Amino acid sequence: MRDMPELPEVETTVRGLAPFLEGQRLTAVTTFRPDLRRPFPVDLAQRLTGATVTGLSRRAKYGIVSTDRDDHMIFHLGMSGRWRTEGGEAGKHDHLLLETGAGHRLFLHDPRRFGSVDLVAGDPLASFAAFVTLGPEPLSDDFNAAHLARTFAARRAPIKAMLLDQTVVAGLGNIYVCEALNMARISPLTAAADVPKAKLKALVPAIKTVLAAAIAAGGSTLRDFLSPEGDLGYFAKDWRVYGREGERCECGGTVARVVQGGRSTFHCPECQR
DNA sequence: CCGTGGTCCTGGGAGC
DNA sequence: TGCTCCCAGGACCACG
Repeated sequence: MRDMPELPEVETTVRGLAPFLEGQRLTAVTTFRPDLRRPFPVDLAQRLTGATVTGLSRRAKYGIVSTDRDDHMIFHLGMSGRWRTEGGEAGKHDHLLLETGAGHRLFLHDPRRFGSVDLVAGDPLASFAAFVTLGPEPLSDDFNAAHLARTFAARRAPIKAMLLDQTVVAGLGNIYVCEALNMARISPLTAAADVPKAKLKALVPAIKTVLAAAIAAGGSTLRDFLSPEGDLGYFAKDWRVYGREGERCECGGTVARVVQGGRSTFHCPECQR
């Protein structure tokens, strides 16, 4: 089971790209097709070429490359996106190339093209529509049990669906929601409003723990993550429940798979109640 | 406003 | 071996 780019993978990607891009002048920017999930900005190459990268950052599952022209390129890796840093020529699934003054060639590689690339001028937190409604970063202090209790009040949707809602908390995807709910022993099927306060209090550190552990694991294998062959054996085999239907849960129960909103949910009916 | 379900896209695995 | 079928997923949109 290959890992999907959720918050930890994007964080790892941003950290891995930084040494290649920070302070570098973009000498050429090339797109190899008109779109990913949606069109590339028509003026992407024109606005980025000749600019110097001032910094990289992340918000939710988006990576942000900022330039000295106060332009901000915002990329989303979708489900199969990654950056290739080893250079060479563009392959079938390389859709965007950034060339730097130091001679690096960085390809955005995305076979399923579920990713996206946008470009905004000025503070992206204010000017990029998708950022305006985002909930708190899960690793920040703004993400806490009080926030969850407030947000979940009177909500009848299952807690699994609520945690995937980026306006509730920004950056969680299917894998880490399943993992965190298992760690906190909460059933993914329970209506959000019905989850007891004590469980919400356990859920917050569970989410922070699974994310931090994944970032730490990603950081330790950064070279692999960014490499072409990089099948990044990468914490992908250490899931507690994700992709483990029929296997044993830590508690001795058996991991089950159910479908919620058309997506697989892995959980342990024994300890997650 | 709320909750649900369809849509996009293609690689890869299962099954015949 | 080679074909077909179906699943994986985040963000967004349309519906009731």
